[in-house]
Amino acid sequence: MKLEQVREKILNSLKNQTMCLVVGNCFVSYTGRASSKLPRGKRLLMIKADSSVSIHENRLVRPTNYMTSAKTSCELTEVDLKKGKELLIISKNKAKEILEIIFYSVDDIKVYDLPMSNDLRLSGSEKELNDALMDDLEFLEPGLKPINQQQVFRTGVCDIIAEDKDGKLVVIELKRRQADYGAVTQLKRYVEQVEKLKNIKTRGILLAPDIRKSAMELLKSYGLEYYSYDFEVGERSKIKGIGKSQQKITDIF
Amino acid sequence: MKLEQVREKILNSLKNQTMCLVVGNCFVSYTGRASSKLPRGKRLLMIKADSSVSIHENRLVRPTNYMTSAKTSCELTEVDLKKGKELLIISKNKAKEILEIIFYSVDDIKVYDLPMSNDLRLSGSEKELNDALMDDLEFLEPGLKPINQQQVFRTGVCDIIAEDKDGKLVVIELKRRQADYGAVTQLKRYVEQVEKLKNIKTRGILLAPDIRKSAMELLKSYGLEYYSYDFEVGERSKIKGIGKSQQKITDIF
DNA sequence: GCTGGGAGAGGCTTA
DNA sequence: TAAGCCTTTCCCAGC
Repeated sequence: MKLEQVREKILNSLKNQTMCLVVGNCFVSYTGRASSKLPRGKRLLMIKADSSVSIHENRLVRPTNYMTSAKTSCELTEVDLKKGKELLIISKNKAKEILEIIFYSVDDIKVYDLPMSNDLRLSGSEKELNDALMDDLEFLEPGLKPINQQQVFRTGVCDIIAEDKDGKLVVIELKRRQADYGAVTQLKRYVEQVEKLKNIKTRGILLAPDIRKSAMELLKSYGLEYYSYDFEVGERSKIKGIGKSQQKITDIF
Repeated sequence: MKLEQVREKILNSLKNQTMCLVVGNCFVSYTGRASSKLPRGKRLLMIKADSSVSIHENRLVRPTNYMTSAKTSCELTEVDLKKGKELLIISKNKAKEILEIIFYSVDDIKVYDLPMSNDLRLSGSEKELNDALMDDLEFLEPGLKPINQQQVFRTGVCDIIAEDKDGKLVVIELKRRQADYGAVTQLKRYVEQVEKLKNIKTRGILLAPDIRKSAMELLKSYGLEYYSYDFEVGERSKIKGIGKSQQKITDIF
């Protein structure tokens, strides 16, 4: 396939905001946060309507090379024939990252008119579980009353602040998957933040489906608490059961 | 395009380990770690030789839906015509995640014979910088002698352990980008690990191009140290300059 | 623009 | 298999 033709099609695709797929023998070079070279080989280039670029090999979900558009909007600054027999494509972004693709030959180029939609409806996110929990904190521990959700601290956003039956403040950090060191230290930070702010001893509860063993040890050493819980994914996610510490109680209801 | 034809091509592509691209009107449903629905719409389906699956909309580098093959190898368990006018594709993996794709119509299907290669050569990774630093620790601080690299602890892998001019143990954690809370708590863990093991007071140095302000405060509160450094990405990444604390010294050489 | 943090994180390495 | 962690993480929300 003629590279000049390919060039025209890419430029047109950019103008029309269609998705453009190019398969061919290429070399890719990236410089930015790191630098990389992808030696000559047959790959798939994908250019989307937002000018994001991906180069895919025939394995793994993630592209080997790419230029994202979300944070530092990127732009194709060059689509040009060099020496009459190389198609040079350059993408740059505001962070001064540069992606260079050289096509030596192109097997196929396809342009598809796909909408720039963004219509995935996901459920089972942490926010959703958070809301479900907020609706019924008693479920977690009798006498627990919600005070605040998504309280913004200087050091992050605290999931839930509550008050227990003895009037003690309780900071709750919810995780939708196995809790790791990060979850524990995060909770620790928030508890300290609250204690400093209110100048009063505060409890910290980590709520997660599971916790890594060493994270559990760290948590204990910090004097924090852990509850496990089960949840069901579906239209609206539901918290099913809560168990103290390592004991997991399923289907309390 | 006839769905029966599409079905045949997909099955053939799977057998031949070629990359298969399908563009058409589809509905996608996912259940696993979370659950999601992607309403009817025109999208690109990509099936790779390792059976990984991605559904791409016309924006962003990341696919809206996918099934990864790396950790929990996935498999296309079904590619079938339903009611004669729907093409149902189901992918499952060992983690019991399920991705269902229903095509109502297909605009185009393409099969490309790409190698399953994995030949990206990346430089500027943390490991590389680590090696560069290990080669000349004096660079960081006069009298600093390397003892161990990638020392494995129960709680993680410590980048570098060294001994300073006073014979004191020094744990070094290197980051290739702005250090955050995680970096600080990580270093803290390793220092504590060493102190416990050797029963001797140990220094901890965080080395990063930059550090977030609150991470810096946390670091100080832990009595740890921070050095900034610059590096150059290229064929072989090079550490260019080191500055104590917030002061950044560039191009010492 | 910076910061913090979630994500169906992905994917790799070592125990 | 599980844990730990690096990633050009990507991407978004809040300030």
